Amino acid sequence: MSRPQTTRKKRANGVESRQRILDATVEIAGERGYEGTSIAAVSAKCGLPASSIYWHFKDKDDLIAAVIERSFETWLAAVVLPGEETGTPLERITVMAANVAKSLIDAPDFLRLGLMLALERRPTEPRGRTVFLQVRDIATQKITEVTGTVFPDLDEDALRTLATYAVAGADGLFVHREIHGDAVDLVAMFELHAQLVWDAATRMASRSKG
Amino acid sequence: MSRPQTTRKKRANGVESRQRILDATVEIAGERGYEGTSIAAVSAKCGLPASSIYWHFKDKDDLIAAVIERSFETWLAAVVLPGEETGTPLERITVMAANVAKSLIDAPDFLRLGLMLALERRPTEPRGRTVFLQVRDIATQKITEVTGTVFPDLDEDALRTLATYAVAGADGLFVHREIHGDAVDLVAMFELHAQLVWDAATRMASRSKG
DNA sequence: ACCTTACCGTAGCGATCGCTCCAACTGGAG
DNA sequence: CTCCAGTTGGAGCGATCGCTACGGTAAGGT
Repeated sequence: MSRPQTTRKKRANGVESRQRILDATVEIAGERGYEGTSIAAVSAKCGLPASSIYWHFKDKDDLIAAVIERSFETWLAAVVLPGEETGTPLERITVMAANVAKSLIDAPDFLRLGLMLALERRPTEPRGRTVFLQVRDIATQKITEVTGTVFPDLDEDALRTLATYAVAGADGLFVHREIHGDAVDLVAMFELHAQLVWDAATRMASRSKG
Repeated sequence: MSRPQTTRKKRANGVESRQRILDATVEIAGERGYEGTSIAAVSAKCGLPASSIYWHFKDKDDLIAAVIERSFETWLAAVVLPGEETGTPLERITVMAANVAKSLIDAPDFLRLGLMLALERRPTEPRGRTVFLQVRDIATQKITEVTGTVFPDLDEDALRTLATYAVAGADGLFVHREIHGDAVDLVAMFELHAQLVWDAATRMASRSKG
């Protein structure tokens, strides 16, 4: 029964070290931004030498991109998409918005780091920024499609406007909470946001139908 | 008639140099963030040596704070607040939103740099961040008051929620334009935003009145 | 036993960082 | 003219930057 199952786990703590490095990086990058994230600081925080960081990651840009990717996966896992819906479409959308709000409270790193990178416009774009914008565009597209099934009378243009507005509002509310901290009831604000986007959609639909 | 009025103006190009330094800094800070804004880069862009920068500004933190302050004044000047209103309150609010959108297109530096600083959470907060958050809170308070005059039935809590939502939406839409560039019709999005906030306010008012 | 693979530790490279020192220069006041 | 305040120029400080070279160690495969 001596399985080689333990083979790669006991072998060396490479996997754990990688996580430690990413943990330290996400913390420092969240405090100081892209340029402010120095390898020395990451090294000090995770207890591993710089050479170990460069063994696990090609360079600083690769490290930041890896942080973005991992924090995206963490956030994705935190979003509980409601299954087998009951209730009106508005209720479902509101529940969905509340879930997104909760996930952003539990796993804020992805959006925080992403927005920090997105606002910068350096000549040579960091890979992390590219990853963030791609993921974001996919999410917006998804929202567009879902909205299209709920409001089949809306044309592509209106759907895109609504999705853009929905995402932008989420960003702004998230920023507000990042600034003002736990005092902000993000879930309530997201529910209000869902309600308003719903209103806009219904108004647009009734107008386009005539 | 040899007025001493010209005394300090002609004297030396200190004032112009200060502007040159600020111009260069706002450009670099917008590209690379707080840490990424190196004195050497600013020096190279404005053509003045580092010592001149340190003659005009105490240190790097002071320089960034000055940039925030000046870009705020520039933005304030770009916001054309409509005088002597005609039309319904909704029309007035919509025009105001459109004006804010235009001002953000013409003078985006304040909000862009401010948001970049706001998202960072370094142990010792940069002065520029403090300035930004103060100005922002004042603006939110102003919106709260104005909304209170238009909707006297709303309580303080509802007013604050509305103002917060209004500002957050503006932030999010601005970020969206920063990411996607001129293709985004910011004015149209702001007009939609004004409409939706208005809807929310009227609904809240009618509910609170009974 | 030996080689390979995976990973950590030390030392340090050249470049750049924020910032300072100090010698010019310049124009107005005396 | 001299003198001084305002402003620029250049040289360079110690610290830190991103990153690399290289040797050591420990476990797995054979």
